[in-house]
Amino acid sequence: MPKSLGKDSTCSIARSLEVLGDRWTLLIVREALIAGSTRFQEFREALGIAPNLLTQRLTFLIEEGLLTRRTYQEAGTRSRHEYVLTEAGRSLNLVIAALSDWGRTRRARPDGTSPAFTVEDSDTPVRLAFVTDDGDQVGAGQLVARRTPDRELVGR
Amino acid sequence: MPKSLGKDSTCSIARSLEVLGDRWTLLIVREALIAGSTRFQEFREALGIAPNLLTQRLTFLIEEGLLTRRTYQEAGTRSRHEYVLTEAGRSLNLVIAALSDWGRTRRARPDGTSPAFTVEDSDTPVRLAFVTDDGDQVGAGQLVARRTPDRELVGR
DNA sequence: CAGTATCCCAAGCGATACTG
DNA sequence: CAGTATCGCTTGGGATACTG
Repeated sequence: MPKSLGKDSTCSIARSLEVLGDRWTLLIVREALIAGSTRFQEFREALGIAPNLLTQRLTFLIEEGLLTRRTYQEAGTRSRHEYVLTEAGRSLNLVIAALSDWGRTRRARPDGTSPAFTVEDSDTPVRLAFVTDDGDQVGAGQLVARRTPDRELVGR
Repeated sequence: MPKSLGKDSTCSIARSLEVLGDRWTLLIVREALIAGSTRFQEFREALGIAPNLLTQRLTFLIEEGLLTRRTYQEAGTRSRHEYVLTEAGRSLNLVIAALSDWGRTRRARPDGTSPAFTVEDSDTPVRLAFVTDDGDQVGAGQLVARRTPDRELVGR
């Protein structure tokens, strides 16, 4: 593991990458978030991931609090597990949206697919943007970023 | 490499991860975007990355069109390289912002630091949000995502 | 300073066989 | 179906020595 990574990093991006920065995790989250998959086999077939790796990644995601495992029982069958995103897991929709936007525009493919986010019940399309507190959108060209202690970012 | 990954994936998220989904790339982009680093040594010291890896990653990022290498010459010194983000590289600020928001809120640390985005020249704070075309912000709770062919997402 | 070249190691992945 | 267990291998990463 890189030295600048690790859970102890003072950088919030590095800490995120510590959890999300391997080749399967975000794809599993994507599958749960966009396709609504909850079952082992659904993940397996959608991703083409080896079963041992899937077990390992699901366990990791549960440990990290992004997924919960629920046991449920359908009448007449034996009990099964389902894997459901927690609030922390669902809140990755910003990351998922950002990644898919980038891939769609910067690595476009004629036959590509991406998640389309809409408002529940109304189908109003929604997209990701930088906004001020007044609700004004800000173009990428006029943005500046500076590293700032998190305690100065309270409530944002 | 996972089978569902690769440049040929029809999933825009998977294609993004193909470029960004290793342990160093996004940290290098972060360093360029937030700290404004451009020199080999700056990246090296800020990240603690081994020089061979840095060379390898920089070369990769140039190949992928996220960075350009410029040669410049200061009076009296020999020529040097600087590594500057392209438009495609800068457009990762959405991804960077999303990752840092997640890490800051879901993996909080008392001594953490994150990029604070502001509007150029005005210092107005800016944050990431889902918005409708009317500019209304949409809370995470009322979002729905569905996988959609990219050609239906033209202009968004 | 700005890299390149080597060497070694460990983690991560893929395939596959197996179990309740 | 829903996993667990094993094995071999490849790749990515760390350390370090070296060069213009």
